[in-house]
Amino acid sequence: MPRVSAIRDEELLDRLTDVFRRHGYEGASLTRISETTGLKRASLYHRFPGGKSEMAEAVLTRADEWLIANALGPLQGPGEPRDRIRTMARALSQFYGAGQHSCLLDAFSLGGKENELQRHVESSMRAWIDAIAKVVREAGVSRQLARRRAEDAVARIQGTLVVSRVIGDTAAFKRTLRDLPGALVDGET
Amino acid sequence: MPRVSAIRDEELLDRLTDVFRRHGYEGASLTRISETTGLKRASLYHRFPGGKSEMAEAVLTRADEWLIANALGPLQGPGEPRDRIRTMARALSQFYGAGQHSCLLDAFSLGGKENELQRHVESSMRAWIDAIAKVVREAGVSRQLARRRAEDAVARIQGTLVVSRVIGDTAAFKRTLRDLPGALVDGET
DNA sequence: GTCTATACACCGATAGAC
DNA sequence: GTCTATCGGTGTATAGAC
Repeated sequence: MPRVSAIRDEELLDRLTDVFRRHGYEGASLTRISETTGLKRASLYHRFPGGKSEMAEAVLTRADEWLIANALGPLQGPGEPRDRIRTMARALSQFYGAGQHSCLLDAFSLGGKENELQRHVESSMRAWIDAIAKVVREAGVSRQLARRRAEDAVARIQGTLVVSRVIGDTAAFKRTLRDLPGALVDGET
Repeated sequence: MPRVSAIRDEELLDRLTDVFRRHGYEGASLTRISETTGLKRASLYHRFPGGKSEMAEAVLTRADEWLIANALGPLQGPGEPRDRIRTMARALSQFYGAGQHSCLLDAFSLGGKENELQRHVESSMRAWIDAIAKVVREAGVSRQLARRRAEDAVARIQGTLVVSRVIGDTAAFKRTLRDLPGALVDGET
């Protein structure tokens, strides 16, 4: 049964995302990717002629799209700022497997400095921070303070994901998401 | 002038630390390490017969020792809890180059799961959290809450380091260190 | 203690059959 | 669209001269 896709695009990207999150860019060898996806090297190159870097770009782009649709979009939608933040928190919990997954922005940001992927990572994180800052401003917070709280919120999420990965306990991550609306709107921890 | 050390142990470990922080374990190739340290492969194996894994262990062990001497030790010393936390914050600022360096615990925690290095990383982070929780308890905070604040503090440091690396702005990291005494003792952000 | 030279596995990537 | 087979390059690691 060749001639047909052995694996659907969505499923393939899911597996790729998993490998990159677990091992980072350099640690995600084509051997590992091949084993995880069930596709041989040549088949991977058929889908991604640009090789590993194209796979990483595709994974990050899809993550961007998912987040915009499910987290950042609703953040700018109707409703109380606090409720919109709660919606984002729920989406983030799903996205990060309740704290069990690493963040691609962390995994991809080690190593290189001047390449395309790093720039993509930076722009994704900036978009994320900006989107949060915007809704915080709508809650009546000054531009400067909103920006600070947004940066801190993203940092806490990143940090609790690192802690979860290292000590194998997702409690801090869950706490952070639960407290997110209060921390952003009222400045409470 | 062979027969003598081309580079002192301390300097060598400094360079190794730098490479591992920048590139993570898998990204730190012997070629890069060789270029950074100025030692050829064979010379590196003379100093570290166990190869790259031994280099990583040595780097992490030395980081542990530095932190215990300069940050975690003073945390259990004399003085007001708040002042001791300030001392730790100063040491951490130095350790992380005011937010410009990545954390080894983050860099080493991607990839493997069941190996020696991962266990070392986990025990280092647990020791760090425990040391902070202890001083917070001394400030009159319940065991459970102290533990939570300690986890959150470490997470914020990790997270702001990630954010600093990605967007190239260390402001959030510096803010976190400045606010650390208040956050841990009073629960203020 | 450092070096050059080398071994061999694995890396990312490609050619061409089906 | 997937596969087997293979390429040149780089990876970690070692032998042996000085």
